[in-house]
Amino acid sequence: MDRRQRKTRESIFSALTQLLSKKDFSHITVGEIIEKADVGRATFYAHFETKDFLLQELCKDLFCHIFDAAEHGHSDHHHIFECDAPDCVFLHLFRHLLKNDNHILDLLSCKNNDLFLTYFKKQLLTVVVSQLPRFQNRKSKNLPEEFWIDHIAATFINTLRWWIDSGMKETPETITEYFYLAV
Amino acid sequence: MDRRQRKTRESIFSALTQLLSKKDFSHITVGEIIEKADVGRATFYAHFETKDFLLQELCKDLFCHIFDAAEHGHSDHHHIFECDAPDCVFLHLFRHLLKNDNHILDLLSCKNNDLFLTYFKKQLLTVVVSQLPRFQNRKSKNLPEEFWIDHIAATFINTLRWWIDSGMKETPETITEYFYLAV
DNA sequence: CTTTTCCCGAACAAGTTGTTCCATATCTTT
DNA sequence: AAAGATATGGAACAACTTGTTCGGGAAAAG
Repeated sequence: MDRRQRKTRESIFSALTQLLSKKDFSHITVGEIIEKADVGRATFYAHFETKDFLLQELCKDLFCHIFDAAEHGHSDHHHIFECDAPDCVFLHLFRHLLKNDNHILDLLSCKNNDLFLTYFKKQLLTVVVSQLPRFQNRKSKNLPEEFWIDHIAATFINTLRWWIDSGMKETPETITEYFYLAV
Repeated sequence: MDRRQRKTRESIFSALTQLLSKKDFSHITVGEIIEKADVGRATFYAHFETKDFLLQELCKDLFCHIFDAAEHGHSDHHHIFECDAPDCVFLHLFRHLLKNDNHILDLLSCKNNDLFLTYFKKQLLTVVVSQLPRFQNRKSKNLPEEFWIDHIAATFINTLRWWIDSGMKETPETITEYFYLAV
C-alpha cells in the first residue's frame, strides 16, 4: 500500500480514536475527524464510504487481525493461542489488553464501548469454541451447548468490562481467576 | 396530563418503536418519526429537546416504571417483586417480558438493543442487590462482592439476550433454570 | 363563553453529508 | 532524471437534517 494512503488512513484512525474518548460516536462529525486528522474532505471519502464504514474498518484492523491469528495460526499474535496451559488463552488475552497494543483498550474504555464489545464478543466466540473442552467438566451438562458457549464468551466480555470500568486495579492473573470462578 | 399531550407522546413513542425494528437508531431521522407519528415538527420539539432525549424518555417510561415498583413497592407491578420463592423475581421478570407488556420486548429485540440492555442492567442491579442473599451460598466466597453483583446482573441480561436472539423457544421456567445454572 | 393550552404547517438559518473538479504533491516506472 | 500514474488538498456544491420561530386554529379548562 502506498505510503501516502497508509499515512492518511492512520491519521484518520488516530483522530477517530481520540475523539471517541471524549464523545459518543454518533455525535462525532466527519468535519471534526478530518480536521483533527488534518486531511482533506475528498481524501476522507476516497478512503471510507461513510463514517460507519470507517468504524467498521477500524474494528477490523483491531479485532479481526488478532483473532484471525487464532484461526489460521499465521501471524505475529499466534503465540497468544499457542499455549497449552488451561487458562493460558484468556490470561494472555487479558495481558495483551493491559499492554494496550493497537489501542484496543482505548476503544474498549471509551463511550460506546458496547459497540466494540459486541464486535469483540463475535470474534471471541470462535476462541471459546476451541477452548470448550476445558469447560466441559463443569456444570455445563444440563445446559444447551449454544447457551453455554454464549455464556462463557459473555462472561469474559463482562469481566473485561468490569475490569476496565473499575480502573484495572487487578492484575491480569487475578482477573483471569475471577473469570474462571464466575464462569 | 392533557389528553392531547398524552396522545402526541404515545404517537411518537409508537413511531420510534416501529422504526427501531427496521433501522438503527442513529439512522432514524426526526423527519421520519414525525411523519410516521403524524405529528407536527414544532410539536415534536415541544415534547422532546432532541432525538436522544426522546430515547431517554422512552427508556424511563419502560424500565424505570417497572423497577421503581421494586424499590418503593407502590405500583401495579409490585406483585412481581413480592414473591418469596427463591427464583421468583427472575422468573416473574422473564414471564413479564414474554407477555411483552409495554412493548419492552420490541425494544430489546430491535437493532441497537445494546442501548436498552445497558439501561436494563442499570436498573437490574438494584434488584440483584436485594436478592443477593439467595446467591451467597454459591461460589461467591472468593470473589469481590461488586464483581459478583455485576456478574449476576450481566448473566441475567445475557440470558435474556440469548433467549431473544434464539427465538424465545424456551419457556420462562426453562430460561430461569438456565440462568440459575449459569450464574 | 372566555381564557389558556396545545397542535399544525410553513418557513428559516445553521450545520452536515457526500460529490465533483482541478491544481499540486508524491510515488513508480522507464 | 524524465514521464506517467496515483493520492492529496481545497473549494464549491446540492441535498438533507436539525432545531427554532411564527401565527392561525382546535381542544381543554374555568
